[in-house]
Amino acid sequence: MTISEVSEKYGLSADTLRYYEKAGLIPQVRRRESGIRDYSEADCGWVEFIKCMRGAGLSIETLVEYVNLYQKGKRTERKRRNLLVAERDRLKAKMEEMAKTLERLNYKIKVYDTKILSCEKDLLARKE
Amino acid sequence: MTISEVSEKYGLSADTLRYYEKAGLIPQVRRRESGIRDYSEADCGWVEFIKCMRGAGLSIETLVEYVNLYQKGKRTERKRRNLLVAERDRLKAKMEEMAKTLERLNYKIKVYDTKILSCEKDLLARKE
DNA sequence: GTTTGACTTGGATTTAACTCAAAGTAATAT
DNA sequence: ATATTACTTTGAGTTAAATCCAAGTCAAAC
Repeated sequence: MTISEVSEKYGLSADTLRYYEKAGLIPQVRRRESGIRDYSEADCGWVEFIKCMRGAGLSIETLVEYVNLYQKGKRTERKRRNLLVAERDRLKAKMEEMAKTLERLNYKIKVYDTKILSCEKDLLARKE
Repeated sequence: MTISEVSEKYGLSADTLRYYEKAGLIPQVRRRESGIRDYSEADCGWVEFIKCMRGAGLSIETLVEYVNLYQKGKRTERKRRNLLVAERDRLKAKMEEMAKTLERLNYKIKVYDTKILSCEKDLLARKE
């Protein structure tokens, strides 16, 4: 797959894909003799994984570390696991914070709805 | 309350508090004759509200708009309500995305745990 | 066979949200 | 009274994460 196909498929610009690769967010993609990137299934898997993790707010720095460990082989499994656990916990905490804010927003909206409703009632009453 | 007290109370730097005020994220704080900010209860309420909303990822731009509407009075209630609904929906969507990623992380961790466990078993077996 | 379009690299620019620095004034502690 | 601390303003610098640009190469369509 060419970079533009991958870009299309995952909704990431070619610039971003090259940037991710250069930064070490995904392993080096193999090239044709001409030097053009040819994304394998595995490469696409990485792109998708990284897109997903970035979408949840994991930092590039952290993900680079994960990929680094991955490339060092089986010896690093425990470290990788621990890195994921730490990120999982951070994500969970963030979601809990957001859940509280969501509730707060819902409450505020309800208050506004009552306010607006009572205001409309007033207007109607005045019409009679 | 002085700026440093508010800073302490909410864990936002004095710089950030001044920045928020200047940017219109919170209404103008009243000053003493000397020109020093003197945060009222209401001001603190705003600071806390903004901190909470920023923590959930609402943009400064959006919050500035909300505060602007608020300062224009009752006439803007419906607009404020609609703004909050839009942000609530965005937040909800974000949380759903994050929930999926959380599940994915949990699954990956589980896979690592099995891998690591089976590796340890191997080592033990070899000892005998 | 030349024009078009996709690709390459490396470096510069952008954006959001702070964060810091410089230069100066005012209040407080000793 | 003087030294320290907290505050003021304006404007510059920082950070993360892209995103864009320039200059150039290559393959393919017409």
